[in-house]
Amino acid sequence: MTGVDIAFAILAFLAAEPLSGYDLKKRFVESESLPWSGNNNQVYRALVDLHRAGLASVEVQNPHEGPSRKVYALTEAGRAALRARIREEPELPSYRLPVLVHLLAADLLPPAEVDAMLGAYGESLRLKRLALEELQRRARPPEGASDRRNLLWRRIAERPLALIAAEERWVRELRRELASLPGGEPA
Amino acid sequence: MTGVDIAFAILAFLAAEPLSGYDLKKRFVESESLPWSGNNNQVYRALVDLHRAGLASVEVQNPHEGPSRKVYALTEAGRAALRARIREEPELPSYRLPVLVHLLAADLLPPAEVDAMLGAYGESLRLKRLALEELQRRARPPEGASDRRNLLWRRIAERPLALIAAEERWVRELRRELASLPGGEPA
DNA sequence: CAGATCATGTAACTGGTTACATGATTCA
DNA sequence: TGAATCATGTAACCAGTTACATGATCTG
Repeated sequence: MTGVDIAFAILAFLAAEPLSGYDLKKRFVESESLPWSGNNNQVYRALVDLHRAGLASVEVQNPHEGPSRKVYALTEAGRAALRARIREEPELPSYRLPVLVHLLAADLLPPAEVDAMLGAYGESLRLKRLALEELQRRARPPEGASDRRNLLWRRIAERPLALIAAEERWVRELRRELASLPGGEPA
Repeated sequence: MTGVDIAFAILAFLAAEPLSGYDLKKRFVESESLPWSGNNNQVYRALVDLHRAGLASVEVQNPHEGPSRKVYALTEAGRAALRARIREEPELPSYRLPVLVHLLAADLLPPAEVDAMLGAYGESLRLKRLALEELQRRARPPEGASDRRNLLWRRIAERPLALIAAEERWVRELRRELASLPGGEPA
């Protein structure tokens, strides 16, 4: 249980409330902050493993009618494992910035084309940010939570947003600098 | 050739000068901006593939004495492929922030322990930033390059540094906020 | 002569992705 | 009745990691 594995994240979600694989999957899909796509393979396998390890209990709901839901909850062992894990020092962040690879040899292209590429990139960032802002606006914090918990959830949700906004600013600045170079293009 | 593959990055490096697998590996290891560790398996396999695809040529140096060096250079086809690739819109960035997973259920721990975890994290960030700054200080831009190229390389190198510095500020701010909460710990 | 660095490669594994497969329920 | 959503799972694949394996050269 080293590295940032999805099991850790699942334990953290289960600490708030019992959830099914499907619920968890949605949480991963909808969250930008967490580095997992929420694909079935991963989530369902992790839940089976967590159960086998005694960190989560299962209760099957509606076994006769409707799609059966397997609702997982933290066991005491699970809660203890989670606490220990949180206490550990987090790994350092890593940033995957494909745009930097494009810039690596960008002087092979005429300035106008580089500017167009960056322009498209900036626009995509903007759209993504807007979508994220919308998503965050309609997501309400878990009810009945403490101030501390609310603060934490807010900060978690807004973190990727801040990073995308920073990336947008960086792109704007870079385009401006490139344009101001002798031979930098106006339009 | 979709997604951010290492082959793209290798082509970009080869655009500047012919390089061996060993040279390329070093570039990946030393660069924080690029999301590859530079492990042998990847680099050497990618070079073989690039060669097979006709995008890079090989010249074996010192075939009789000393360790043999296979120096790869861009072919015209390689240069064209690279240009096309750069023109494409870059993928959006993705951020891997393990600390957020720790915060997800951080209210399971007493405030002092959360603060200690964040403190250790902040310190690691600081050390990493210092190491990076040092690395950047001793790295000089490729000689004889254009203003445009120099600007680009500078911006690429300083990008991860800026992100780490931002993460440090974020941690400081979060700790301050948590401490100011009723029950937030002083020491 | 020992240890770092140069240099190339392979093997085994892990984590993550997409796509496939199935089937019930709800709602327009 | 047909599409969207709820719900669980599997198969095939890909990218990336660590560790293994080998051997020469350079430096203290």
